[in-house]
Amino acid sequence: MEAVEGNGGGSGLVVTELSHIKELVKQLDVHLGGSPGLCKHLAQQIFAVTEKSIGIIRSGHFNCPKRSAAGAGLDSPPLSATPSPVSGVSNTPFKPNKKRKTSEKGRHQIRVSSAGGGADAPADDGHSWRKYGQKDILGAHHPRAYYRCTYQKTQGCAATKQVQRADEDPALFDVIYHGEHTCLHKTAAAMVQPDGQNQDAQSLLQNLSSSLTVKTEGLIAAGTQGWSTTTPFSFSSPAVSGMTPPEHHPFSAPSTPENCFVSMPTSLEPSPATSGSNHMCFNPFQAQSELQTMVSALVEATSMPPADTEEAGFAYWSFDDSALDVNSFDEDVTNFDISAFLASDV
DNA sequence: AGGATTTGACCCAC
DNA sequence: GTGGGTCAAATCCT
Repeated sequence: MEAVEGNGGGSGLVVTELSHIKELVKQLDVHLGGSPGLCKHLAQQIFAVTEKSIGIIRSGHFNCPKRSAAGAGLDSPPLSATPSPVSGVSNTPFKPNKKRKTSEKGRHQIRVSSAGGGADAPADDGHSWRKYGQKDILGAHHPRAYYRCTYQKTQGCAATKQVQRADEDPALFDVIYHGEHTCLHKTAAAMVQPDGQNQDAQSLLQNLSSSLTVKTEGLIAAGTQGWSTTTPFSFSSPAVSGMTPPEHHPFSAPSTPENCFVSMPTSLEPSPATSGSNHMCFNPFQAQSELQTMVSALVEATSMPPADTEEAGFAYWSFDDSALDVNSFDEDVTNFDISAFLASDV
């Protein structure tokens, strides 16, 4: 999507981003006409939360006072001026200048765990990628791999991504996405869907989920504090969850409704990890993660056999007005673990 | 055999 | 000239 280029526009970018989310959810809501009520309900919830987030930003809460410089982990760039973190180790200011500026737009960077993705690759993100290059990067301990969408030729999908193992923690990968998927390929989750119902919703949700990818480019100036070298921001698309072994994968798919569980930090309220501090701090990364999680849950829900969802009643989600908590009634569940922003320094 | 990956060469922004 | 990104032939895998 059209991320505002440049750094200074951190909040503006988030507003833009969230506005887009809002639009997508609107569409989703329309598409879900004949789908399980839960999906619709969740879509409405996401919509409400998105609006709330935008409201918070606009009301001036969008600024976190300080941050621990530990963020160097994900090459969190200096807050000051320039977007453009690329490779990871530097503490020195990055210039916004990189080769091939053409793809600066629509750039998303996330850190993913290797869990569920094998030792040499991060967890599957739900898209089909074809590796087209690998390069040793100056100053980095690990080479950077270049991927493009498998459907680039057949569908003209221009999405690419770069994957590089984090220097400080080989179990983590920095993934930079360029461009958006325009391909219409079926996700794994969609393919395992028994009756093909909700495929429109699935598609929309995938789009939405993709849109919610944590974007550091341009947000860096405002939100990088959230990153730290130790933040295991584990993420993988639920789109493939149905085919992924559920065990311990951070986003592993709950195979049954009983296993549905999402735990997340709450960006819209004081972080429990920050004792004492009670003032609100909106962390755009965190909010996006939360929204992403919610959408993931929604995608998960739509990929479940209707019978199961009906049986279970699907009362797993509780959305608090003040907190974006999504809870499970089951205590022993697979945990959707997003811990990246727990230590958000408020 | 066809598709995916590897890898050295090339291109291009600085 | 340097280094990141891409190309494309060679190789590997299924």
